[in-house]
Amino acid sequence: MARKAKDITDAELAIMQVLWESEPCTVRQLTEELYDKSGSSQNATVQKLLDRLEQKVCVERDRSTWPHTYTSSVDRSDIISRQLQDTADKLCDGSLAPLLTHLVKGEGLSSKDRKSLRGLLDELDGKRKKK
Amino acid sequence: MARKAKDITDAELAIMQVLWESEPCTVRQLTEELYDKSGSSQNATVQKLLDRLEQKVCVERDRSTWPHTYTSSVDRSDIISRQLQDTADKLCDGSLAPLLTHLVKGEGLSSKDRKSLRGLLDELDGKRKKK
DNA sequence: TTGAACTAAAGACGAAACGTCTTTATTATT
DNA sequence: AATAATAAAGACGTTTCGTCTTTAGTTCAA
Repeated sequence: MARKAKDITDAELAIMQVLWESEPCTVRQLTEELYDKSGSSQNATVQKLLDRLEQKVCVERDRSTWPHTYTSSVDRSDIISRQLQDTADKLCDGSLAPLLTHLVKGEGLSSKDRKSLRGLLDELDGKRKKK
Repeated sequence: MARKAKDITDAELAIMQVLWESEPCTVRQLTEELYDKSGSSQNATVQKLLDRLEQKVCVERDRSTWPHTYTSSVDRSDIISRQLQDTADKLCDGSLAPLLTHLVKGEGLSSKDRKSLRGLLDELDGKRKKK
């Protein structure tokens, strides 16, 4: 059985989280945020993670600045989508609908949640009419 | 950063899929289903995967039969839950609601889907009144 | 214009994950 | 008792992932 083409790892995600909050960032800034101090080894670690994120087209690097600065090229929502699709592929023949009903049936849904969900559905249904 | 405590792997999931369709199964039956023929090495592979699944409490093994037979002790829905919760933990502060709105906003929702979703919500809302 | 300080680039490393396969012991069958 | 099938245990090779060293390149102040 083939090995999985791993998506985004935990350490990589930690970097993305920082970027999503404050872009752009230098390696140093990221290091100081993630570890509490920046030695050269931690810097190298962050750099390596950024390299891999760049290959995965999750961050973009601006080589025109010194030091180089990094910005995210996918947002949290994109990663959520990927993750959900991945789950759907593995467990629901690629269809997202089962995930939805699963979430709705699950207990953790307050009446307020249900209300706002209805609102969303109304919006979708209403789109045709509204314009 | 600590390594992830990997949940369920692809090869392991393949075994679960077979079990979910026809339980209980012997090692041999699983092997013949997953590889097209069962040599002793493939049997051993399946056995090992079953061992690990047993440790993860995903399958149960009946040692009173010969050969031993295996049944799933979690169903597909449980795995979906785990997976969704995992995604929520990583990307939504552990809350499932964002995943829901994400799915609803996503394009892949037919009007029929919306309708059945509404039905589900009605059921949930109606629970109090009905009894 | 050196030299000190910082950053970039490349790669090595160890631990762990995963799927696989061998080997040895155990059980059932004829 | 002998043979065939299964169980049990563990080794192995590859890959992943976070980490760290080492070397080269850049900036800026003296």
